[in-house]
Amino acid sequence: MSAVSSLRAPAVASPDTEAIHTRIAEAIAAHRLPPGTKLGEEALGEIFGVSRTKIRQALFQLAGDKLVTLIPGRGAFVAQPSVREAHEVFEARRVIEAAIVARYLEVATNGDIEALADHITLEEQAIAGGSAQSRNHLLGDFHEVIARTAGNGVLTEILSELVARTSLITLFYQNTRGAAVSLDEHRQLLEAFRKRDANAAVGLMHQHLSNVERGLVLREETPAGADLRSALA
Amino acid sequence: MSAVSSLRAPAVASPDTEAIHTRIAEAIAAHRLPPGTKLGEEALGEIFGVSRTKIRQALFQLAGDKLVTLIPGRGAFVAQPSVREAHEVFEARRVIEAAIVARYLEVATNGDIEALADHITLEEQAIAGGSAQSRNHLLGDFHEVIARTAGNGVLTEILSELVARTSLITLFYQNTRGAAVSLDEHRQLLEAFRKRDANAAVGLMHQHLSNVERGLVLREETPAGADLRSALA
DNA sequence: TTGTTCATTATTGTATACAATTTATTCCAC
DNA sequence: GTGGAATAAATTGTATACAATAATGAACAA
Repeated sequence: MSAVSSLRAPAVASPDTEAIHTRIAEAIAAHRLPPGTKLGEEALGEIFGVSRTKIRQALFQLAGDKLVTLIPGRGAFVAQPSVREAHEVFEARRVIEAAIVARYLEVATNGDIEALADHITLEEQAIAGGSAQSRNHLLGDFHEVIARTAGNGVLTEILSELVARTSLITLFYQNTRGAAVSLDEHRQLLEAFRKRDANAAVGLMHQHLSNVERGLVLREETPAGADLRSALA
Repeated sequence: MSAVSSLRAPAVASPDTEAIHTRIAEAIAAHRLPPGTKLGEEALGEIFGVSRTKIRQALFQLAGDKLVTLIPGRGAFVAQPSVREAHEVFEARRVIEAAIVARYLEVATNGDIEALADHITLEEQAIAGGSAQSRNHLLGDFHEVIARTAGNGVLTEILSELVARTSLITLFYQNTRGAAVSLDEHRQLLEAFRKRDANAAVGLMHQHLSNVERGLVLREETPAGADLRSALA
């Protein structure tokens, strides 16, 4: 089974551009489409049951999200973030999420914080028994839940894109940390939230992101997995 | 002359999607296309000498930048940012630019700082004799120059989009501050850079952005200027 | 006039056709 | 075999055609 065919065609009605965009973005974030995978327009069109026109629009949007690289005349490929870009994404996240965490503690109700606790329970269950996919998704979603509660939609959307890019990065540079380590750091963050200790929370978030970054194996050569051809071109 | 016709057709060769995207984005940021302006596909296609296909792709990208609002079945319009969005953009900028300023002082050479001084000279000249357009552009560019020097490409790109959105916001909610006030704050920032005083610089940037935000007339009703039709629909 | 319905026109949404480019394959010289 | 040029196949880039939807305007009743 090719990587692309792991996307499934919809039930009946032809999906709109935004739906296609979302589906492909999710597939990339969920690591069903590894970096370097060729995203042929005709192949995608057949999968989604639409013409290349809509696929093309979706691919352009995905390029704007930096999840897809468009090479003129050659086509679309799942992005292969550079080492530099990986570092920059983590630094950007530290900047933005430190601010979000501070803002979170200003506005979050106790109910909001307990909702986070519920989220962490889901993470525990996914790590105990779920797929790597749902595990990964929940760990990223944790950060987005905090952002949404913090209440700045612009920052939330920026963070969402950075989280998706992080997902790509952690696959491309396989991270050596177990999901359990991240879960534990999420728990510590929750405790700081419960104590309403802003300084500790900001520090923990900063450290958490640095730890994830440190867990990556940042090598310059592109791995031989997905598409040898493009790696040697 | 309609607002759209203030874009000019290129010399000869048909521009690619990215060029069209850039041209329209610049026209919006430069206030040649006011918020609410209908961006008809055929009209744009005629102006750029291309078919609707390319125009459509560019409009989708612009929607991703939040400079254009796409209403299904109705078409594309220059975005009319809400009051809430305006506040959120400024808060996001404070977060990101505070970090950028700190990073700037870590990496900037004396040459970099003097390049900023040169930029400020351009601002002075534009305020003395230039068009409102070039004035506005240079004031925004100041922030982007700092970001580029700070060296994080991801943050720089995020900031560029926020600066463009800010330009839209300052037109939609006419700002009551003169450009000279911003120029003066840029000068103060430069002085802090020269002294390599990171605390002062971060504080000044924060204040500068808050001052610009405070200068806006944030009213909920949409102004009657651009397109009465869409305002009352 | 004012408002409402219907026909007309214009515009967007989508698919398809064709040109241009790239990739793959075949053939031949060495 | 191996390397390289020529040809064939496949894919992307662009325009155009047609269908679906929305905007416009005309006719008519109140």
